[in-house]
Amino acid sequence: MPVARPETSETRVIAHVDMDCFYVQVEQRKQPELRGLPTAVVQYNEWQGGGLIAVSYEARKCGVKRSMRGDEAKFACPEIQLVQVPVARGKADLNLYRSAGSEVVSILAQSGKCERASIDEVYLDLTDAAERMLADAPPESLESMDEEVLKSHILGMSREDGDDCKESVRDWMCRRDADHGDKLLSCGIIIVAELRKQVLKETEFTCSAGIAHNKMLAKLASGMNKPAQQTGVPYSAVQELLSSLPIKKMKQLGGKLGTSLQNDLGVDTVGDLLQFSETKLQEHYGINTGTWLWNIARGISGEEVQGRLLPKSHGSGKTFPGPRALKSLSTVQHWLNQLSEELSERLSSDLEQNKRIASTLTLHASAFRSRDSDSHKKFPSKSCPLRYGAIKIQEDAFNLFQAALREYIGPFGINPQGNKKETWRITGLSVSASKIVDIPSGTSSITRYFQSQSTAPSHSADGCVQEHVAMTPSASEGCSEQRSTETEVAMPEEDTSVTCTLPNFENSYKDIDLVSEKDVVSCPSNEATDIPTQSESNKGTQAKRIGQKINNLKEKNRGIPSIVDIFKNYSATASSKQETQEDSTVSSTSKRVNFSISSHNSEVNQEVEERRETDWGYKLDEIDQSVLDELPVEIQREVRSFMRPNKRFNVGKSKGDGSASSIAHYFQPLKR
DNA sequence: ACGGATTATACC
DNA sequence: TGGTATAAT
Repeated sequence: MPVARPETSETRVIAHVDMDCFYVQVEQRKQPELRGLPTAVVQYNEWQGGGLIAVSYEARKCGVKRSMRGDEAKFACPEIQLVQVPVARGKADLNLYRSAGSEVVSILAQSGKCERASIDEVYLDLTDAAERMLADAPPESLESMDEEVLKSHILGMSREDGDDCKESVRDWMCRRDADHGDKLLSCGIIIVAELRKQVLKETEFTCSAGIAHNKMLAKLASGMNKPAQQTGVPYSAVQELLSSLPIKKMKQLGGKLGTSLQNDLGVDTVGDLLQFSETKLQEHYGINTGTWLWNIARGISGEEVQGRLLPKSHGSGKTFPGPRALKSLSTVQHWLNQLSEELSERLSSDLEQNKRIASTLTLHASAFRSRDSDSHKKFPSKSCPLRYGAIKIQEDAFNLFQAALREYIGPFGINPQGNKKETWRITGLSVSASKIVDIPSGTSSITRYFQSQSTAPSHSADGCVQEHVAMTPSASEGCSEQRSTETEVAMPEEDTSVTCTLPNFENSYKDIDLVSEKDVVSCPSNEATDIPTQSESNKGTQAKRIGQKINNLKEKNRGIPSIVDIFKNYSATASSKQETQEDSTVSSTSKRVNFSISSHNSEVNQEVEERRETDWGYKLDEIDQSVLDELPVEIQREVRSFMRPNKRFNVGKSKGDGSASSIAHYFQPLKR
């Protein structure tokens, strides 16, 4: 799984910044009276007091652990404060933590290349900033050194304990005979201390950090002294550090691969890996993983910090464990509607805040079958082009689910006699949006277009009339066909149309019978958590509609792409990516840390831009005319205006292969 | 089939 | 490509 990356010749300074029990801190900022108290954040769950997803350090002292239940936590630490994760649409809502994470990123991103590694972690490439500091104001030239810097831990440094450790830190950092790597590292340590102070000041969050020469070591170090501390890793300390490090502690080795190393090769520490030749490791784990292992044993990892501040996908999911497993199509639909709504909302935010659009919708589910023999078959994932608008996402998600369900159940359908109960149970559902690309910021009409697609649900709920749009001809047909039945069922709220349409992706409508009538129309009463989504009258109508041949969703989903597809063909990168790096999610109100950091800001960003240009490789001239014709005229003109000159773009003197090189140029204002 | 919701990435 | 598997938090 891991892939080998040769270490770059140049010495880098990489930091990994990790927020301390992040969700707890977010809640404590909201309720300051919780500060200093043993606190944990629990996920909404009646069962056993909920599951802990974050635990404060005070609570950890009492022996409270993540992956305890709320009840256990109270037992271990009676005075613990349990805060519930917000709930929206019947599921955990993490938006509060997402935006808190963005606050942090926007501060950390100022110092150099920054990668959002998770909601509460970032990697920074501080090489340039450190290099600049070393040239302009090296540590030994500083008259005073910040307290936060002096509190740093530096691996391999004599005995850090007692009070003179601050002195030794200063000495180490200012020592004249240090090699270039150590000097750069010292600068990194100073920069990170400053950044962490700034994060604390502007967000009230503490974090821990590791500073090293690559991501792997930085990550390792950030976890070594928590909370609210930082750790530096000089080259000279690497061997000793790794020699005794349990193999499973290493990133990527916490799972099966690590287990295999232990069991099959008798490797217990990273140091143990050194005994094996590169070819030996390759024999066992393949060329890529083999070399990767050989490298990490030596502290070598050339993995670059991706200049990415925003997530590459959005997902919304929920599990339905044990007895809560969903057994009817209508409850599945209910939950898919909830999940789709949340996803749609987040896509809208992403569009307006970041000017990005997603182009693929994917449905994942997990299931089991009790009655049948092979009760453990994987429920397949399905995806289709993503159409903006909550209703559309709901429809598409449900259709994807049904397609997957048929596959899951098997080509033999189930119960030809219709006597057996359905055997499937859904234990998890999730919808996600991926292939997210930037749209040019100058084209406001496009933004407006998508916003109109995603808002005003009641307005667009009356199905077919929905705007001019990216609807394919075949889809429109299907729509009008539905229309007659649809209007009579029209319910005020959600779930009007899609409920019982069983689009047949395979064009064989025998498949429709796969699901018994009972399952479609009713919510069994023994399913406590099942929420009735339809009225009685609705159910009757549904039943009648079962077996009807309805629209052909296969065409709808697979046929001519929606407007989003236009953008998958354009190089996402260049100009708009640059923006992402700079103003991304949050207002960049924060000031720069110091001159040496900010002075290199633009250069760093430029690097990012150049590198990213090759990330995506879409070709603009592959857009089908028929796709354009589907669009509102306003948009057609706009899109064509920046397509036309592009027919011959591959002649510039830009570097690289130039295939997608300066497409950005064509996305400039171009007013007419 | 209880650690849940999310994200990323490599592989085929 | 889409779908699967693995891993991390």
